Amino acid sequence: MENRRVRLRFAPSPTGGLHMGGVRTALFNYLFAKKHGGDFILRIEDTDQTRYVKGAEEYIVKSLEWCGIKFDEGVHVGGKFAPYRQSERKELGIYKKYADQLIQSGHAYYAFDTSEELDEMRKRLEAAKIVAPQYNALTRQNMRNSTTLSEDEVKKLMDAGTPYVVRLKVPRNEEIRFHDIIRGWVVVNSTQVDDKVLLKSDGMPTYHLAHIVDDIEMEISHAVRGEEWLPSAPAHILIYRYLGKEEVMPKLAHLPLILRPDGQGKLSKRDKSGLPMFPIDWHDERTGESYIGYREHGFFPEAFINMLAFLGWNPGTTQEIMSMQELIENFSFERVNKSGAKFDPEKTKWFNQQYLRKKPDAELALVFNEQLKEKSVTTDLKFVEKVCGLIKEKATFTSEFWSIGSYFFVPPTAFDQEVIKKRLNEQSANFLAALVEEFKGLSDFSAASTEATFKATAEKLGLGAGQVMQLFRVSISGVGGGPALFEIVELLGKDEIAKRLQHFNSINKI
RNA sequence: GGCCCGUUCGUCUAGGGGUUAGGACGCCAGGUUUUCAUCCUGGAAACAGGGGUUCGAUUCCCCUACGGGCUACCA
Repeated sequence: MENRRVRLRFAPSPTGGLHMGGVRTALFNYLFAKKHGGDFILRIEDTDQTRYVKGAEEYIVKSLEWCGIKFDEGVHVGGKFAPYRQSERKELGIYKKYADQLIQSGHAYYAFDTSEELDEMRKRLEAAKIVAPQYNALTRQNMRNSTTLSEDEVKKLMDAGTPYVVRLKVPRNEEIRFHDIIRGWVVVNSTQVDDKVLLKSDGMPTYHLAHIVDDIEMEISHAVRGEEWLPSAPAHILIYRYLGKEEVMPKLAHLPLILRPDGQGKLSKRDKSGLPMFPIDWHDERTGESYIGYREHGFFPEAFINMLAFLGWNPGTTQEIMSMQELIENFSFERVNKSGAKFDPEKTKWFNQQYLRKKPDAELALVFNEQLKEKSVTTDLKFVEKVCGLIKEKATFTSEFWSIGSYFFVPPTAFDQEVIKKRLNEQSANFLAALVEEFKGLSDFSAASTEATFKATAEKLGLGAGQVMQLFRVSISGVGGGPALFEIVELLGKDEIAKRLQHFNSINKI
């Protein structure tokens, strides 16, 4: 069994939008699978039809696609173990087959208790101050199930069509040991494990049975999931054992959780930090709620993934910016932390900034151009590219481009009053008027040439360049800060600069 | 409540029986820049507490505290 093919699956439930915690689980699965040249599978665990949310499955597929996480097999790409949707697999009867096997071997039983009876049992136990009320080796003796009822009674109930579930018969006081790749050996006494429902009364398997059956059938080698599954892992070990499949049981790895920035529990769907919790826009048809995604917020998928990878994992070096390929090459569960990691919005922004700076201007121009189209600005893509080259150092997101550099495309309508108040006087007004004339005579309107002319003109009027530099900036851009001034001048060109200067001078007469 | 998992700067983390406990984000200061940003330099900032074990524990063990998870015919 040691040398079998590495096959990992990501198995979400379509009960809502896939949030970033789920994306990270998918990512770690993917990284490990690819690192070892194995397969990565997308399986949809839709065994709870009451919580099914329309559009969730499509959302999961689209989200992971945006993230650059690719599947070798799955609900959307097919594969030799199809179908990959549990509701469809149920029709094949495979879950019932395994459940029957457990009943036959005496490791599972039928239970006929109604939800009222179960409630009553819990209340009784709570009243008696008995630990956590659970259906187990002790309490099952007082319930209506095939361990307490006679064979005839069971048959009669079944024939009458009485609803029933199949429960795992967990032994009392037995030590269950299992190895977790991230946490090492975990030991739990079976007394702490309840008789989990395997098959629900509607015939659907629960997660506990379904994922095990499918992992066996799909020859999964490693089951990597969130820490919230750790408490039920002992029950899963028992199921594999009773099925006689311990040999092919996937190696387990329980990932630490991503915690809220304020440290109060698991990440929720909304967060005060202002950063999205979902990879791409998510609209829940059932609740009518909408959530913005990282994509729409202006994040690059590479940055989002890079950030996520470093939440609970590190390569052991000081390198923090890594491509998907580098993440794959460096990934290992040994370097995954045991403790939960608080999501850090600031660092997340920093990752995007790093990627933004590395992006070729031509690529950014394509993104920016889309924004410009929405503003009804049509312009030359080459020009947009040059603008991107100037403003990208000042941005964290491409979504900020317009607010940072709109003046490259439309003349400013408002001017920084503080600068005007401080710098506009008779002298500087005269200077700007003179500058208009000096610029008119220039044949070379390059940054170097205009800067030289600017300085010479200032000197002629007995002014230091620094005294009028910012006023000039405001006159052509409206704002007091920005990229290198004469780069802007060169890019806007002689005519545009003249127009803007004249306009500014006309409305700011001294 | 019970069970399970965890605990290094505010945050993400490296390290590991003897270290000036390292890096990154953020923050602060200085420099560069006409300006904001970038960039460069520097700074403040951590081994939860108590017991052991040991010549020596932040590192190993135990307890406590704190944090998180689970405790459904949900996943």
